[in-house]
Amino acid sequence: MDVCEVVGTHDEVVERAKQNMPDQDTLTDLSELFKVFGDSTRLNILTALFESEMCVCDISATLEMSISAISHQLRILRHNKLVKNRKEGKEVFYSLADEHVVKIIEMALEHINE
Amino acid sequence: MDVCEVVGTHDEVVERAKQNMPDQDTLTDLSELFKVFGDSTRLNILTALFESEMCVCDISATLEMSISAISHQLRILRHNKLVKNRKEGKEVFYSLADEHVVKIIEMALEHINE
DNA sequence: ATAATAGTTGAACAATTATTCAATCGTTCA
DNA sequence: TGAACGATTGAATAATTGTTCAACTATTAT
Repeated sequence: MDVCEVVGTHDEVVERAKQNMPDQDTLTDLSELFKVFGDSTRLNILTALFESEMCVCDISATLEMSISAISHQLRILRHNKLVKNRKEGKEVFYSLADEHVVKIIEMALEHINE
Repeated sequence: MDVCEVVGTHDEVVERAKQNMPDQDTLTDLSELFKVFGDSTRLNILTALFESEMCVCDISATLEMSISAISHQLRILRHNKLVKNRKEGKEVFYSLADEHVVKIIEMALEHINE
């Protein structure tokens, strides 16, 4: 009767979707993570760190933005465990926290360049 | 002199980062894409579609949200080519547009569950 | 034709958020 | 000790955005 036999009645489709979806807490966490990637400044910071660790003022110089603005965004990246930092004298060096960071960005880049 | 020989002077670090980063247009597109994933409702819709295509009212029933709210978000997903749609009588069926959608979400899920 | 159903759309409101500015903290050097 | 530098932080402003509500389109059935 249906075009595709996998699809059932409305109730069945709804029930099946509900049962197989990740729980709400996971989806909330997931959307929070994507939200962090979803800002141009933060993506700039992350891709700048692809090459090597950098101190705040170098990131600031690279993106041509104020140190304050960068620091605010670094705080968000730190709290979401996407970057880690290391203090050396007056300078604080930031670097990527995780291999996943690179992979997620590269995967999305593939989607863009299709 | 430096702790890590890969890292150079400030100017060198900044110059190298600038040269190796993706261009601004790409990063803007990329952040726009992540922004789309960075909303709980849209992620709910996408993961609901993991199972099978669904019409708008079934998505609405699954997420227990108004048809209007769902439709607004589907429009955004459509414009960003994350879902495609198919009209059948009065109903409009939506499905995932791309394998990448699943991969990006699964990659991020890995990051969460570490 | 009329009614009913499925979905889309625009305006409005509320909430979130990125950047700026000023003040502050911690470290180094004179 | 004090000045200078790198960085963090809180408050304020401006801009973006998700949901609701109401109006509207399109398709089907009576």
